[in-house]
Amino acid sequence: MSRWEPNARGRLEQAALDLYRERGFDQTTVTEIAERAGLTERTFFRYFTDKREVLFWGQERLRELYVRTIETAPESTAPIDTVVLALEAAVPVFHERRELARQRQAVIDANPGLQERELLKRAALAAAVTEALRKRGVADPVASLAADVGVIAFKTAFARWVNSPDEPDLSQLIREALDQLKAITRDDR
Amino acid sequence: MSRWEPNARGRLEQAALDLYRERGFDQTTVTEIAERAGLTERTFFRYFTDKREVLFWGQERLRELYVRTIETAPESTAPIDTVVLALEAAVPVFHERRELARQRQAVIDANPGLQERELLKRAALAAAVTEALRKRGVADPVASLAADVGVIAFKTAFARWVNSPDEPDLSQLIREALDQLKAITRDDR
DNA sequence: CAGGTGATGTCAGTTCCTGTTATCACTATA
DNA sequence: TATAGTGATAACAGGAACTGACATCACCTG
Repeated sequence: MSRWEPNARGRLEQAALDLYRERGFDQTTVTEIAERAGLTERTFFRYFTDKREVLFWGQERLRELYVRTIETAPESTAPIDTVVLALEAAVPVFHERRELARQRQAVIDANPGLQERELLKRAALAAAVTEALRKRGVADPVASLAADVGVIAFKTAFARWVNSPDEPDLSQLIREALDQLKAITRDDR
Repeated sequence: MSRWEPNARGRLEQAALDLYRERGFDQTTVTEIAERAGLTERTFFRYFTDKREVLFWGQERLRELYVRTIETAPESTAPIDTVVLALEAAVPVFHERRELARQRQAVIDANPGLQERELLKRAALAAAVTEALRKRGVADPVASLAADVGVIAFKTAFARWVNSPDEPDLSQLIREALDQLKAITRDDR
């Protein structure tokens, strides 16, 4: 038998999510999270830089997927379509864990501090996408604008997807959001 | 002579900005800020909810200006153009204090925690704009998408404006960013 | 089997932030 | 003009988030 139970990080993540849901983020202490995971406060801070980060650790995986998808997209693809390709490549990640996504989002929506962190993570993803586009030779203002537009489309689609009673296709919603966005920016008054 | 020096809030703002610039945000303690302003740590927290907020207090003014401008815009104006009207109405606010904006932005750019707060404030502005559009009868996904597009255009323009050696017109830059954004979302591959 | 390694625990300390109560100049009113 | 507010501030105590330093101890490696 090993000295330590395996998967300390996972246990901490689970304990944190559970507690945040049970009594709210502010009313949960890091010591409590660690205790429930059978660990120490100090150990929590070895795995996560702060109390919020525990809900956002998965974003790293997403970033890699986005960047890889953009790198391998056909050369001729337009910037905005490259971004959409990346967003769609990540859709299964969400479909696989819809319930988890729902719970997590409910916690975030209930706390401004967590919303801040979510926005920062989103911005980091946009920056990674921008950088990946630049490497494909997309010029500078275009690259970041395309990334930002993609983020908006995803955000809009995700907000609808995560709380619908039925289970719509996230890709579909992304495309719809993008179409509406295109309609808005068109000069037809 | 009055018991207290006037403009406690302003003194705290100034002291905070100075110290954040001198030694960085993390290396500055709230007690130090208060001392420099001739006040107490406790008093700092009466004026500002937290250590970051001191840099963002002005946003409230901006929000009001945006909302008012949208409320008084001609009925026939398209959503995206209504948003641009609001953004342009606020341009003088920035032109008036370019140096302050520059210093403030440099501090924010050097600290992730401050970037989080900036993103949250930006999201709050977008939400206010969305709400103002809804009150004009703009349907739901369109209102928030138009607000978000406006925010992106402004962000892009501001980033260029705040650090250019010459003094370009912010309105001009906003329109340019929006034009590029329109080009990106157009279906011409 | 000695010594290194890595995950964890222990402990002490700083800073952010909050609640509570006390001052005290100024103001309104009797 | 005495008195009772009122509002901005100070003083103090305390909780919780985080950090640094060092100890422990199962496991691995030669």
